[in-house]
Amino acid sequence: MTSQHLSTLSNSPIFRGLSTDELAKSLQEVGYQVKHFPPKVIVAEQGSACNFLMLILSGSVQGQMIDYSGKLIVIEELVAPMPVAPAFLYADRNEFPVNVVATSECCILFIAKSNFTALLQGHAAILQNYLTIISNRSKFLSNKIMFLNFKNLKSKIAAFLLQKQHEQQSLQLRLTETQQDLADYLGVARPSLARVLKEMKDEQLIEIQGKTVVLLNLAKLKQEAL
Amino acid sequence: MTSQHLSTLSNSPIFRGLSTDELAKSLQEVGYQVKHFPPKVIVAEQGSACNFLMLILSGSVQGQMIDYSGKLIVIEELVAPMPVAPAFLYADRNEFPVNVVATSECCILFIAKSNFTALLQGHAAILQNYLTIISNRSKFLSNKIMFLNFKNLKSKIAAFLLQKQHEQQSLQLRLTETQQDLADYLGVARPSLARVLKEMKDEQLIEIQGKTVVLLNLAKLKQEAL
DNA sequence: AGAAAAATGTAACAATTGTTACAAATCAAA
DNA sequence: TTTGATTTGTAACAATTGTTACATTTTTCT
Repeated sequence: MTSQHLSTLSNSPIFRGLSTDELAKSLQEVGYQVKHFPPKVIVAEQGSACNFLMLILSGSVQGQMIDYSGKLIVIEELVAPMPVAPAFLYADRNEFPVNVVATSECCILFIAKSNFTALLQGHAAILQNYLTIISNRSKFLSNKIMFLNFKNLKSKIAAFLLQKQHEQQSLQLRLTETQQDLADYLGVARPSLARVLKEMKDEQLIEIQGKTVVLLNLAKLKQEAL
Repeated sequence: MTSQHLSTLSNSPIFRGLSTDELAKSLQEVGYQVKHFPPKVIVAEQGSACNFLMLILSGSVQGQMIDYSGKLIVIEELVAPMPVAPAFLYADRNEFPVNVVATSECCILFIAKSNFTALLQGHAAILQNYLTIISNRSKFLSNKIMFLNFKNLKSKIAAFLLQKQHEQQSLQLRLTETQQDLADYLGVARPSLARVLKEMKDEQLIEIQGKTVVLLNLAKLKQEAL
């Protein structure tokens, strides 16, 4: 393991708070492998058992899904120092949900599941970090599902804006995502999102100026977000 | 802690594989509290910090959400010996996403987060169990989102059936859920589900007899599940 | 600043899904 | 087995969202 890789690893959310020395020592104790992949190579196959924690040391990989008709769907792009599918390592049927494919020259650290379990037991900080990572993901997902369950697009948007308002503590919201991103997140087509945003503007619920949204009528917005 | 409660606990997924003796000893070491709630009392308030692992020893609780218009939404019903919101204990903003309300006379075990972390470190089996629980939940949620992202109801149904087929390894599927349950899971109205099921029947994709579904044309089904 | 690319606004029409209502079938308990 | 409750099938119509296409605006890069 190069010192470059070590410093990358210490920036990984899993090892946050550990010095590179502690990290190197822990990794030595527990055992690991570093593998190298050229671009376009399959790192892990959809459906195969997921018995290693995989951490990207350099380069990037993609989660790809080939649907039944053969069309390629990119689920997510992962770059160093992110862990690959940490929420699947300990699941009951721990198969990879996607093909993991190298999108550039990359190095990946493999730690066997049982060894990683030992690492978690020996290091409170790593345990906390790992639990936090998969818990956050779970929270993100259930949040997303909450949005998807709203009955129509206006409610989804209202709920989304109210959540932003809660986070930013202001009636004047600065959005970071494009309409396309937001449409994807809410599970609708982009023109549909634009149309309903316009409706809400016409109803004086909100005001839009570029990426700034001003909430004009909180009470009505809350009514919408049933 | 009564022996009744201990035996309930040993059936909890968190403590699976531990004898009641080991369990009692571990709990003594780590410290806990048992609290008793009459029906309709709020056990934990939406938005309040979630710093305890809560395990239902007897009775039942509901996750309830009060939306902005004041309407009550029941998210889930939990009975002994289930843990309450295990995926939120370690999340960064670890607030309860819902009101937890006693639906019957109930006893709940509280273990402080830091003490529970110690328990996880000391007991490999409990650690494994806990990781598996929250990982499974994560997997369940991302699976659900996958379905919700299909572009129309026919694709969702096709994907659902193909998943069942993969699980049951048979073209003749035995469904356990009612149409209403399935409609909720897929995020559509029940008559819409029935309508599309009929369409698929008319197209000779499937055959339905009560709760049994026979897949007549796997290739076409896979085509649908884009 | 100017050009190219990306993002947004909007419209017409198609497709899908929701709503409501009621009948028929199935299931569960007495 | 019969009754009552739940689940399922179906239809008409309303509402919502998707699709496509193009103009316009904003951003990004040189």
